[in-house]
Amino acid sequence: MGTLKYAILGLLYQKNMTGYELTKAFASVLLESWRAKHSQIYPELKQLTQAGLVEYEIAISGTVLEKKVYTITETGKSELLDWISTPHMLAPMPKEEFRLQLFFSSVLSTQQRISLLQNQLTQRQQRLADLRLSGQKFTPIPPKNDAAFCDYLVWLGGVMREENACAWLEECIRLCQNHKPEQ
Amino acid sequence: MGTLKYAILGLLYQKNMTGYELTKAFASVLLESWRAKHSQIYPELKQLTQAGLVEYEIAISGTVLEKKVYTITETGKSELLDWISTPHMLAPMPKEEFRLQLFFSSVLSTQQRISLLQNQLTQRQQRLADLRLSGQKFTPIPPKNDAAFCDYLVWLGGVMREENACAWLEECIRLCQNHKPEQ
DNA sequence: CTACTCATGTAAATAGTTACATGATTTG
DNA sequence: CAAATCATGTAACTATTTACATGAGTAG
Repeated sequence: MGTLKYAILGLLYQKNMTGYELTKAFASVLLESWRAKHSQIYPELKQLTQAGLVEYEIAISGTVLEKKVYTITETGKSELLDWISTPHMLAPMPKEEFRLQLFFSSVLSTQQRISLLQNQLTQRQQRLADLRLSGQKFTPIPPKNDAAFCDYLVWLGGVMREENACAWLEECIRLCQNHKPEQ
Repeated sequence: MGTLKYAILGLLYQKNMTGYELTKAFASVLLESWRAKHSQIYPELKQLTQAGLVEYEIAISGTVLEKKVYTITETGKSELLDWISTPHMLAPMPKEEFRLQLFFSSVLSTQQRISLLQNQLTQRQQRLADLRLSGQKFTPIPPKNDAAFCDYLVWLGGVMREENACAWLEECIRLCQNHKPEQ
């Protein structure tokens, strides 16, 4: 797909950054959208530089340590804007280990299945709590001309997704319990 | 993660199958849980055979065409049951190209952003309709001792996820439209 | 006899994770 | 001065996708 490319270009469009800062950005602002480790980011930056979509200049931290501060070029901006304004195909259903496990769980006892569901629910609830905490910065909701408005929409999607996942797990547990014990 | 391995073992636990039939199963019953192409399945079957988790025998279709019908071994069953009964870590947030696009869409006009959201909504609604259609077999809801009960839970999760995705997109569109045009 | 489905593989490329490797700077 | 963080890379491996390659069986 080449999505990593646009994730990096998009971040550099907002602000000049080093590879290290980009890595941090993936782990914070892009947590809801895309992930990448530094071992993927540094080689990608090299390629983007060769392709002329980004440039860098060397800055010095302290007295010796060099860092490369990357800037998006005009060509880079143009490719990015093209990508942002084009509608894309819906991603295929996300792979989920737990759904697979549940799908095969007819070999387990109802008690074991409920225990798996309960474990998953606890993990989801924790994630939801973390997400809600990270969204406190959105009070009040940013106005729609503000750049933070888009951040808010993405954050809202994450919260809604996790709430829905919890609701599904609760419903599964309820069905496992209530749904007449024996014919 | 090695999830593909358990997906295959789980399917073979339910029924002996060829690589071709496994491929079809990924595209139908496992659509909501995991995906794999035949080019990944055939090599994996080779490895599983070498590891002694599955076996096959040759069957003949028509007069010449050979097919390999795979069976899960006792070792395979034991590994599968271990995996099914162990709780696993929640998968990291799913990567979604559209969320990334929306995140960066502050460079677009409100009209352009709404148009992207609308496009995504249409695709989601289509997927939801397809899913609902594929779930007609679950009327009435299978009893919880039935093997189909787990299928139903997974299907329900898919429907709820897509409904929620639609609700989020509708809310985004609403916010883009209503949320005071100018300060 | 043509088109579609059944059937099984390999090759090449891209994407992504984990581990290896190194060294400077800052904070307590 | 020790530990955490800043900073940049490569190597090896695993996972996944797309394309290449072939041929039999079936239904209209």
